[in-house]
Amino acid sequence: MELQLVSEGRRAGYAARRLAEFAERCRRGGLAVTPQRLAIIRALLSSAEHPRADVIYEMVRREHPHISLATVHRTLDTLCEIGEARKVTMLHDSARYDGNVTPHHHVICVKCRRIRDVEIPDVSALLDACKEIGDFKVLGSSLEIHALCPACAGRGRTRRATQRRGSTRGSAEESRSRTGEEA
Amino acid sequence: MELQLVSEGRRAGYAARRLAEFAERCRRGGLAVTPQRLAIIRALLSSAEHPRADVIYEMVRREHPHISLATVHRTLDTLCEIGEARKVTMLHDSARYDGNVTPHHHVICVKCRRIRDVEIPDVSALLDACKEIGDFKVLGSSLEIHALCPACAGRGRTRRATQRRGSTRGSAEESRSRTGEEA
DNA sequence: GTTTAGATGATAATTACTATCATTCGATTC
DNA sequence: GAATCGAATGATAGTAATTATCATCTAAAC
Repeated sequence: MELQLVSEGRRAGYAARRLAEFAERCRRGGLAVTPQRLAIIRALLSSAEHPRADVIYEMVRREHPHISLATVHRTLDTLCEIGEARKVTMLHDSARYDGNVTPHHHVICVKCRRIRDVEIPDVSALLDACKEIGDFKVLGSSLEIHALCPACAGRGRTRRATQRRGSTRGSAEESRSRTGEEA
Repeated sequence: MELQLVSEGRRAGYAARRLAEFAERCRRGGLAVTPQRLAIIRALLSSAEHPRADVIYEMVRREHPHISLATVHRTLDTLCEIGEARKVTMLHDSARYDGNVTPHHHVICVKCRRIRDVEIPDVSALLDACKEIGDFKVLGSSLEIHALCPACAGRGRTRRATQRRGSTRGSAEESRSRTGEEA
Protein backbone atom coordinates (compact mmCIF):
# COMPACT_ATOMS: atom_id res chain seq x y z
CA MET A 1 0.00 0.00 0.00
CA GLU A 2 1.19 3.52 -0.79
CA LEU A 3 1.86 5.48 2.33
CA GLN A 4 3.52 8.82 2.49
CA LEU A 5 4.04 11.65 4.90
CA VAL A 6 3.26 14.97 3.27
CA SER A 7 6.56 16.68 2.44
CA GLU A 8 7.46 20.10 3.79
CA GLY A 9 7.81 21.50 0.30
CA ARG A 10 4.34 20.50 -0.70
CA ARG A 11 2.91 21.73 2.57
CA ALA A 12 4.53 25.15 2.20
CA GLY A 13 3.28 25.56 -1.35
CA TYR A 14 -0.20 24.61 -0.29
CA ALA A 15 -0.05 27.08 2.60
CA ALA A 16 0.96 29.95 0.30
CA ARG A 17 -1.94 29.24 -2.03
CA ARG A 18 -4.41 29.00 0.83
CA LEU A 19 -3.20 32.25 2.33
CA ALA A 20 -3.61 34.08 -0.98
CA GLU A 21 -7.21 32.96 -1.21
CA PHE A 22 -8.10 33.50 2.40
CA ALA A 23 -9.74 36.94 2.21
CA GLU A 24 -11.90 35.85 -0.67
CA ARG A 25 -12.92 32.69 1.15
CA CYS A 26 -13.87 34.63 4.26
CA ARG A 27 -16.15 36.84 2.23
CA ARG A 28 -17.65 33.83 0.57
CA GLY A 29 -18.21 32.33 4.03
CA GLY A 30 -19.91 35.51 5.19
CA LEU A 31 -17.09 36.48 7.50
CA ALA A 32 -15.37 39.82 7.92
CA VAL A 33 -11.70 39.88 7.01
CA THR A 34 -10.06 41.09 10.19
CA PRO A 35 -6.36 41.51 10.97
CA GLN A 36 -6.77 38.96 13.76
CA ARG A 37 -8.22 36.34 11.45
CA LEU A 38 -5.47 36.92 8.92
CA ALA A 39 -2.80 36.60 11.59
CA ILE A 40 -4.35 33.41 12.96
CA ILE A 41 -4.67 31.63 9.62
CA ARG A 42 -1.15 32.76 8.74
CA ALA A 43 0.20 31.32 11.98
CA LEU A 44 -1.71 28.09 11.47
CA LEU A 45 -0.57 27.66 7.89
CA SER A 46 3.03 28.47 8.76
CA SER A 47 3.38 25.36 10.92
CA ALA A 48 3.36 21.66 10.20
CA GLU A 49 2.96 21.00 13.91
CA HIS A 50 -0.81 21.06 14.21
CA PRO A 51 -0.50 23.58 17.02
CA ARG A 52 -2.79 24.04 19.96
CA ALA A 53 -4.83 27.21 20.41
CA ASP A 54 -2.46 28.55 23.05
CA VAL A 55 0.54 28.03 20.77
CA ILE A 56 -1.16 29.92 17.98
CA TYR A 57 -1.99 32.60 20.52
CA GLU A 58 1.70 33.00 21.36
CA MET A 59 2.66 33.17 17.69
CA VAL A 60 0.03 35.77 16.90
CA ARG A 61 0.81 37.83 19.96
CA ARG A 62 4.17 38.83 18.52
CA GLU A 63 2.31 40.84 15.88
CA HIS A 64 -0.87 41.60 17.82
CA PRO A 65 0.13 42.03 21.45
CA HIS A 66 -3.43 42.84 22.50
CA ILE A 67 -5.17 39.87 20.94
CA SER A 68 -7.26 37.81 23.33
CA LEU A 69 -6.91 34.07 23.80
CA ALA A 70 -10.68 33.86 23.52
CA THR A 71 -10.45 35.38 20.05
CA VAL A 72 -7.97 32.69 19.04
CA HIS A 73 -10.26 29.93 20.28
CA ARG A 74 -13.28 31.51 18.63
CA THR A 75 -11.51 32.17 15.37
CA LEU A 76 -10.16 28.64 15.12
CA ASP A 77 -13.64 27.27 15.66
CA THR A 78 -15.01 29.66 13.09
CA LEU A 79 -12.37 28.65 10.58
CA CYS A 80 -13.33 25.02 11.12
CA GLU A 81 -16.95 25.88 10.53
CA ILE A 82 -16.29 27.43 7.13
CA GLY A 83 -13.94 24.59 6.24
CA GLU A 84 -10.71 26.59 6.43
CA ALA A 85 -9.20 24.48 9.20
CA ARG A 86 -9.66 21.11 10.83
CA LYS A 87 -9.75 20.28 14.49
CA VAL A 88 -7.72 17.24 15.38
CA THR A 89 -8.44 15.80 18.81
CA MET A 90 -6.38 12.78 19.45
CA LEU A 91 -5.38 10.62 22.35
CA HIS A 92 -7.57 12.80 24.46
CA ASP A 93 -5.12 15.65 24.43
CA SER A 94 -6.34 19.20 23.97
CA ALA A 95 -7.45 20.20 20.48
CA ARG A 96 -4.86 20.61 17.77
CA TYR A 97 -5.55 22.49 14.57
CA ASP A 98 -4.66 21.73 10.99
CA GLY A 99 -4.64 24.29 8.21
CA ASN A 100 -4.62 21.57 5.57
CA VAL A 101 -8.20 20.90 4.59
CA THR A 102 -7.52 18.57 1.70
CA PRO A 103 -8.37 14.90 2.32
CA HIS A 104 -5.61 13.36 4.37
CA HIS A 105 -5.01 11.50 7.59
CA HIS A 106 -2.83 11.95 10.65
CA VAL A 107 -0.06 10.02 12.28
CA ILE A 108 0.46 10.87 15.91
CA CYS A 109 3.28 9.80 18.15
CA VAL A 110 1.71 8.29 21.26
CA LYS A 111 4.67 9.45 23.30
CA CYS A 112 5.46 13.03 22.32
CA ARG A 113 2.15 13.62 20.50
CA ARG A 114 3.85 15.02 17.45
CA ILE A 115 1.40 14.97 14.55
CA ARG A 116 2.15 14.64 10.87
CA ASP A 117 -0.09 14.62 7.83
CA VAL A 118 -0.10 11.41 5.90
CA GLU A 119 -1.73 10.27 2.71
CA ILE A 120 -3.12 6.78 2.25
CA PRO A 121 -4.83 6.98 -1.11
CA ASP A 122 -6.41 3.51 -0.89
CA VAL A 123 -8.07 4.27 2.42
CA SER A 124 -9.17 7.73 1.27
CA ALA A 125 -10.71 6.17 -1.81
CA LEU A 126 -12.54 3.55 0.22
CA LEU A 127 -13.84 6.12 2.68
CA ASP A 128 -14.82 8.47 -0.11
CA ALA A 129 -16.94 5.72 -1.57
CA CYS A 130 -18.94 5.38 1.68
CA LYS A 131 -22.01 7.53 1.41
CA GLU A 132 -24.13 5.65 3.90
CA ILE A 133 -23.57 3.23 6.75
CA GLY A 134 -26.73 1.59 7.91
CA ASP A 135 -29.10 4.54 8.12
CA PHE A 136 -26.33 7.04 8.84
CA LYS A 137 -25.54 9.58 6.10
CA VAL A 138 -21.77 9.89 5.86
CA LEU A 139 -20.33 13.41 5.79
CA GLY A 140 -16.62 12.78 6.24
CA SER A 141 -14.15 10.96 8.35
CA SER A 142 -11.08 11.30 10.44
CA LEU A 143 -8.38 8.66 10.62
CA GLU A 144 -5.76 8.87 13.33
CA ILE A 145 -2.88 6.46 13.21
CA HIS A 146 -1.16 5.96 16.54
CA ALA A 147 2.54 5.42 16.19
CA LEU A 148 5.99 6.08 17.59
CA CYS A 149 7.90 8.86 15.89
CA PRO A 150 11.56 8.32 14.95
CA ALA A 151 12.74 10.35 17.94
CA CYS A 152 10.65 8.43 20.48
CA ALA A 153 10.94 4.94 19.05
CA GLY A 154 13.63 2.95 20.75
CA ARG A 155 14.16 5.09 23.79
CA GLY A 156 12.04 4.92 26.91
CA ARG A 157 8.59 3.45 27.39
CA THR A 158 5.21 4.74 26.38
CA ARG A 159 3.73 6.82 29.18
CA ARG A 160 1.18 5.09 31.35
CA ALA A 161 -0.91 5.37 34.48
CA THR A 162 -0.37 8.70 36.20
CA GLN A 163 1.24 10.24 33.14
CA ARG A 164 -1.95 11.63 31.83
CA ARG A 165 -3.12 15.04 30.81
CA GLY A 166 -0.66 17.73 31.58
CA SER A 167 1.76 15.54 33.41
CA THR A 168 4.42 15.75 30.73
CA ARG A 169 4.01 19.41 29.99
CA GLY A 170 7.41 20.95 29.85
CA SER A 171 9.18 17.87 28.55
CA ALA A 172 11.55 18.35 25.65
CA GLU A 173 9.23 16.77 23.13
CA GLU A 174 6.18 18.51 24.39
CA SER A 175 7.68 21.99 24.44
CA ARG A 176 9.12 21.45 21.02
CA SER A 177 5.75 20.47 19.64
CA ARG A 178 4.10 23.36 21.44
CA THR A 179 6.33 25.99 19.93
CA GLY A 180 5.99 24.72 16.41
CA GLU A 181 9.68 23.97 15.85
CA GLU A 182 10.81 21.15 13.64
CA ALA A 183 12.84 18.25 14.93
CA MET B 1 -17.56 -2.08 -0.14
CA GLU B 2 -19.00 -4.02 2.80
CA LEU B 3 -20.19 -1.72 5.50
CA GLN B 4 -22.18 -2.75 8.49
CA LEU B 5 -23.21 -1.41 11.82
CA VAL B 6 -22.62 -3.96 14.55
CA SER B 7 -26.02 -5.44 15.42
CA GLU B 8 -27.45 -5.29 18.92
CA GLY B 9 -27.60 -9.08 19.11
CA ARG B 10 -23.94 -9.50 18.32
CA ARG B 11 -23.00 -6.74 20.69
CA ALA B 12 -24.96 -8.26 23.56
CA GLY B 13 -23.44 -11.69 23.01
CA TYR B 14 -19.99 -10.19 22.93
CA ALA B 15 -20.69 -8.27 26.12
CA ALA B 16 -21.82 -11.40 27.95
CA ARG B 17 -18.66 -13.25 26.99
CA ARG B 18 -16.44 -10.34 27.98
CA LEU B 19 -18.17 -10.00 31.32
CA ALA B 20 -17.71 -13.69 32.08
CA GLU B 21 -13.99 -13.40 31.47
CA PHE B 22 -13.49 -10.11 33.23
CA ALA B 23 -12.27 -11.31 36.64
CA GLU B 24 -9.75 -13.61 35.01
CA ARG B 25 -8.53 -10.82 32.75
CA CYS B 26 -8.10 -8.46 35.69
CA ARG B 27 -5.93 -10.99 37.46
CA ARG B 28 -3.94 -11.55 34.32
CA GLY B 29 -3.49 -7.80 34.08
CA GLY B 30 -2.33 -7.64 37.70
CA LEU B 31 -5.44 -5.86 38.91
CA ALA B 32 -7.56 -6.61 41.93
CA VAL B 33 -11.14 -7.62 41.18
CA THR B 34 -13.17 -5.07 43.09
CA PRO B 35 -16.94 -4.62 43.19
CA GLN B 36 -16.44 -1.14 41.71
CA ARG B 37 -14.51 -2.43 38.73
CA LEU B 38 -17.08 -5.13 38.10
CA ALA B 39 -19.90 -2.62 38.25
CA ILE B 40 -18.10 -0.25 35.89
CA ILE B 41 -17.29 -2.82 33.23
CA ARG B 42 -20.83 -4.17 33.52
CA ALA B 43 -22.26 -0.70 32.97
CA LEU B 44 -19.95 -0.08 30.05
CA LEU B 45 -20.72 -3.40 28.39
CA SER B 46 -24.45 -3.00 28.93
CA SER B 47 -24.62 0.01 26.66
CA ALA B 48 -24.14 0.51 22.95
CA GLU B 49 -23.99 4.24 23.53
CA HIS B 50 -20.28 4.69 24.20
CA PRO B 51 -21.12 6.54 27.39
CA ARG B 52 -19.14 9.29 29.04
CA ALA B 53 -17.53 8.81 32.43
CA ASP B 54 -20.24 10.78 34.18
CA VAL B 55 -22.97 8.67 32.59
CA ILE B 56 -21.27 5.48 33.73
CA TYR B 57 -20.99 7.08 37.15
CA GLU B 58 -24.74 7.58 37.26
CA MET B 59 -25.39 4.02 36.14
CA VAL B 60 -23.05 2.55 38.71
CA ARG B 61 -24.32 4.77 41.49
CA ARG B 62 -27.65 2.94 41.50
CA GLU B 63 -25.83 -0.11 42.85
CA HIS B 64 -22.95 1.60 44.62
CA PRO B 65 -24.28 4.88 45.99
CA HIS B 66 -20.95 5.73 47.58
CA ILE B 67 -18.74 5.29 44.54
CA SER B 68 -16.62 8.29 43.66
CA LEU B 69 -16.55 9.91 40.24
CA ALA B 70 -12.78 9.88 40.50
CA THR B 71 -12.91 6.10 40.78
CA VAL B 72 -14.94 5.90 37.62
CA HIS B 73 -12.45 8.06 35.71
CA ARG B 74 -9.51 6.13 37.11
CA THR B 75 -11.07 2.75 36.48
CA LEU B 76 -11.98 3.57 32.89
CA ASP B 77 -8.41 4.68 32.25
CA THR B 78 -7.13 1.54 33.90
CA LEU B 79 -9.40 -0.63 31.79
CA CYS B 80 -8.05 1.09 28.69
CA GLU B 81 -4.52 0.40 29.84
CA ILE B 82 -5.09 -3.34 30.14
CA GLY B 83 -6.99 -3.37 26.85
CA GLU B 84 -10.44 -3.98 28.33
CA ALA B 85 -11.90 -0.73 27.00
CA ARG B 86 -11.21 1.93 24.41
CA LYS B 87 -11.36 5.66 24.75
CA VAL B 88 -13.12 7.39 21.91
CA THR B 89 -12.63 11.13 21.71
CA MET B 90 -14.46 12.59 18.81
CA LEU B 91 -15.57 15.95 17.52
CA HIS B 92 -13.84 17.40 20.51
CA ASP B 93 -16.46 16.22 22.91
CA SER B 94 -15.43 14.76 26.25
CA ALA B 95 -14.12 11.20 26.24
CA ARG B 96 -16.50 8.40 25.43
CA TYR B 97 -15.75 4.80 26.31
CA ASP B 98 -16.23 1.63 24.34
CA GLY B 99 -16.28 -1.83 25.87
CA ASN B 100 -15.77 -3.46 22.47
CA VAL B 101 -12.06 -3.97 22.04
CA THR B 102 -12.19 -5.98 18.82
CA PRO B 103 -11.01 -4.12 15.70
CA HIS B 104 -13.77 -1.85 14.52
CA HIS B 105 -14.49 1.76 13.70
CA HIS B 106 -17.01 4.36 14.80
CA VAL B 107 -19.74 6.35 13.16
CA ILE B 108 -20.72 9.46 15.02
CA CYS B 109 -23.64 11.74 14.38
CA VAL B 110 -22.27 15.26 14.13
CA LYS B 111 -25.51 16.61 15.50
CA CYS B 112 -26.51 14.49 18.48
CA ARG B 113 -23.11 12.79 18.87
CA ARG B 114 -24.61 9.34 19.00
CA ILE B 115 -21.88 6.79 18.35
CA ARG B 116 -22.22 3.37 16.78
CA ASP B 117 -19.71 0.66 16.09
CA VAL B 118 -19.16 -0.13 12.47
CA GLU B 119 -17.10 -2.66 10.60
CA ILE B 120 -15.34 -1.87 7.36
CA PRO B 121 -13.28 -4.97 6.73
CA ASP B 122 -11.43 -3.53 3.72
CA VAL B 123 -10.23 -0.51 5.67
CA SER B 124 -9.31 -2.63 8.69
CA ALA B 125 -7.27 -4.89 6.45
CA LEU B 126 -5.50 -1.97 4.81
CA LEU B 127 -4.71 -0.36 8.14
CA ASP B 128 -3.58 -3.65 9.61
CA ALA B 129 -1.08 -3.96 6.81
CA CYS B 130 0.52 -0.60 7.71
CA LYS B 131 3.47 -1.25 9.96
CA GLU B 132 5.39 1.90 9.18
CA ILE B 133 4.68 5.32 7.73
CA GLY B 134 7.80 7.22 6.87
CA ASP B 135 9.90 6.71 9.97
CA PHE B 136 6.90 6.32 12.27
CA LYS B 137 6.25 2.85 13.72
CA VAL B 138 2.53 2.17 13.56
CA LEU B 139 0.86 0.85 16.71
CA GLY B 140 -2.82 1.13 15.88
CA SER B 141 -5.39 3.48 14.54
CA SER B 142 -8.72 5.06 15.15
CA LEU B 143 -11.19 5.84 12.41
CA GLU B 144 -14.13 8.11 13.11
CA ILE B 145 -16.74 8.55 10.44
CA HIS B 146 -18.74 11.74 10.79
CA ALA B 147 -22.33 11.34 9.74
CA LEU B 148 -25.94 12.20 10.39
CA CYS B 149 -27.92 9.57 12.24
CA PRO B 150 -31.39 8.63 10.99
CA ALA B 151 -33.05 10.71 13.72
CA CYS B 152 -31.07 13.86 12.95
CA ALA B 153 -30.90 13.64 9.17
CA GLY B 154 -33.51 15.76 7.49
CA ARG B 155 -34.57 17.88 10.40
CA GLY B 156 -32.81 21.04 11.53
CA ARG B 157 -29.33 22.23 10.73
CA THR B 158 -25.99 21.08 12.08
CA ARG B 159 -25.12 23.11 15.14
CA ARG B 160 -22.84 26.06 14.56
CA ALA B 161 -21.21 29.04 16.15
CA THR B 162 -22.25 29.38 19.78
CA GLN B 163 -23.56 25.84 19.95
CA ARG B 164 -20.36 24.41 21.23
CA ARG B 165 -19.40 22.39 24.24
CA GLY B 166 -22.21 21.96 26.64
CA SER B 167 -24.57 24.29 24.92
CA THR B 168 -26.89 21.51 23.85
CA ARG B 169 -26.79 19.61 27.10
CA GLY B 170 -30.30 18.77 28.00
CA SER B 171 -31.56 18.50 24.44
CA ALA B 172 -33.57 15.43 23.58
CA GLU B 173 -30.77 13.82 21.63
CA GLU B 174 -28.06 14.64 24.08
CA SER B 175 -29.88 13.41 27.15
CA ARG B 176 -30.83 10.24 25.34
CA SER B 177 -27.25 9.56 24.39
CA ARG B 178 -26.07 10.40 27.90
CA THR B 179 -28.36 7.98 29.61
CA GLY B 180 -27.55 5.11 27.34
CA GLU B 181 -31.07 4.55 26.06
CA GLU B 182 -31.73 3.26 22.60
CA ALA B 183 -33.59 5.29 20.01
C1' DG C 1 -19.39 59.64 6.80
C1' DT C 2 -23.19 56.70 8.97
C1' DT C 3 -24.97 52.72 10.24
C1' DT C 4 -25.01 48.20 12.02
C1' DA C 5 -24.20 43.44 12.40
C1' DG C 6 -20.65 41.07 13.59
C1' DA C 7 -15.93 40.82 15.83
C1' DT C 8 -12.99 41.61 19.61
C1' DG C 9 -10.92 41.94 24.38
C1' DA C 10 -11.34 41.23 29.15
C1' DT C 11 -12.64 38.29 32.30
C1' DA C 12 -15.69 35.17 34.84
C1' DA C 13 -17.51 30.69 34.68
C1' DT C 14 -17.73 25.95 33.48
C1' DT C 15 -16.39 21.37 32.61
C1' DA C 16 -13.77 17.44 32.49
C1' DC C 17 -10.32 15.57 34.39
C1' DT C 18 -6.20 14.79 37.63
C1' DA C 19 -3.62 15.02 42.07
C1' DT C 20 -3.43 14.21 46.78
C1' DC C 21 -3.92 11.71 50.70
C1' DA C 22 -6.09 9.28 54.47
C1' DT C 23 -8.69 5.14 54.75
C1' DT C 24 -10.17 0.68 53.28
C1' DC C 25 -9.92 -3.68 51.07
C1' DG C 26 -8.46 -7.76 48.05
C1' DA C 27 -5.25 -11.14 47.78
C1' DT C 28 -1.51 -13.59 49.48
C1' DT C 29 0.80 -15.97 53.11
C1' DC C 30 0.87 -18.30 57.03
C1' DG D 1 -9.29 -17.53 59.46
C1' DA D 2 -5.96 -13.78 61.04
C1' DA D 3 -2.04 -10.92 59.61
C1' DT D 4 0.10 -8.33 56.24
C1' DC D 5 0.68 -5.11 52.60
C1' DG D 6 0.31 -2.98 48.39
C1' DA D 7 -3.25 -1.55 45.65
C1' DA D 8 -7.81 0.61 45.33
C1' DT D 9 -11.08 3.79 46.89
C1' DG D 10 -13.53 8.10 48.38
C1' DA D 11 -13.40 12.81 49.31
C1' DT D 12 -12.02 16.82 47.76
C1' DA D 13 -8.93 20.40 46.10
C1' DG D 14 -6.71 21.82 42.05
C1' DT D 15 -5.85 22.49 37.08
C1' DA D 16 -6.21 23.37 32.22
C1' DA D 17 -8.81 24.12 28.33
C1' DT D 18 -12.56 25.97 26.66
C1' DT D 19 -16.87 28.72 26.60
C1' DA D 20 -20.04 32.51 28.13
C1' DT D 21 -20.86 37.19 28.86
C1' DC D 22 -20.89 41.74 27.77
C1' DA D 23 -19.14 46.29 26.82
C1' DT D 24 -16.57 48.22 23.16
C1' DC D 25 -14.95 48.44 18.60
C1' DT D 26 -14.65 47.91 13.57
C1' DA D 27 -15.36 46.01 8.74
C1' DA D 28 -18.42 46.37 5.26
C1' DA D 29 -22.45 48.10 3.08
C1' DC D 30 -24.80 52.04 2.10
